[in-house]
Amino acid sequence: MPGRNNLEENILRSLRKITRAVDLYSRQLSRQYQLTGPQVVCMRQLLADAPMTAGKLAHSVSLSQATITGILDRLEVQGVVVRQRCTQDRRRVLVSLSERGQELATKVPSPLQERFAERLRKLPEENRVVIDTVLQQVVGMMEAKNIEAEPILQSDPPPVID
Amino acid sequence: MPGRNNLEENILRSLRKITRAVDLYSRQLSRQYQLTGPQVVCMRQLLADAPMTAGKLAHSVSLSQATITGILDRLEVQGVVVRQRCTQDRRRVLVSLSERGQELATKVPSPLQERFAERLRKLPEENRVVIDTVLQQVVGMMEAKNIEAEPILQSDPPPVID
DNA sequence: CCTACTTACTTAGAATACGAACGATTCACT
DNA sequence: AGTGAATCGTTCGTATTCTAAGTAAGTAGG
Repeated sequence: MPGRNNLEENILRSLRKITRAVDLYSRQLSRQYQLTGPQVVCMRQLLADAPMTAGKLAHSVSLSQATITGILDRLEVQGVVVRQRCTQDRRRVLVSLSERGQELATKVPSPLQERFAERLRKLPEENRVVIDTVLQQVVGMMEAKNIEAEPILQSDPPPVID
Repeated sequence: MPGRNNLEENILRSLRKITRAVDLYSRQLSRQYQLTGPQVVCMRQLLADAPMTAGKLAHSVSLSQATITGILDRLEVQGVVVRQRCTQDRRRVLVSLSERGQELATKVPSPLQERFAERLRKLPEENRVVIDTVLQQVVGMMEAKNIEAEPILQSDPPPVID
């Protein structure tokens, strides 16, 4: 009886453990650098591409706009980021790193645990690629539209020009 | 220059997306059943093995005790679980499902999105096993002790009487 | 028996995270 | 130009999650 959907249970369990591990490391980061994981992720994104609107930042790090607002609030208090209303379109808020923020962003360690990253690097290339691929596959299977009518739309071929 | 640790970035990104997908589904569950993902996970655990102490429950679902307290509070309000102090050891709190809780636990869908589970089932066995294996590998690499001295302790065999 | 340690759970405080609702803007269409 | 719709960010309320500190209860040594 136990052993039927064990696979699903296992996966759920693994996902939970991964989430937890990421969270625990975020807290450790926070203790050491006054910066949490999500905050660092945002900083890195801004380091790569700034200035950026709050919404675009949210999208690029897979967080909701509402969440980004809070993170930016805290980063702003620390003098890490600067918010500036766009003059052309005053609805937009352009976010960029302060000087201090840029410096910090290059110093702070990855939001992925150093130990994990290290182990990852030690794995044979082939193995690493498998991990990457599988995770993306899982993401793909999970993210698929939350739309109910799935089989109905079957005859709808991609009108995409993509 | 960009393209070196792309793998790490990809993985981080995938993990974030997975976390988000799980969270989003939890909210959907919450809307439909007044039960969130973690709440359902706890209920299922209790369905499989009850009564159980709060601490053991926390451990078995990879959550801290403090977190379990909050989840149990809300489940208790809904009349889904029952808390009972252990008579032998009054520090312990035994948790079990109410009648209503048992019924609900069998009805409520998996905390993993139905769509995802479905897709998973449709994959060839081999592929599913790979996913399970890779996730467990990732967990293994992440969970490894947060202790700094890793190589040093190598020759230290368990002096544990555990 | 009393003190010190340990264990089990709860409480407090902070950050993340979401949806929903809101205000300010801008856009589209008349 | 003017009105209704769409967009952008923030605010609000709720839940999850952790650590640290607190409380209650059991255990062990003197």
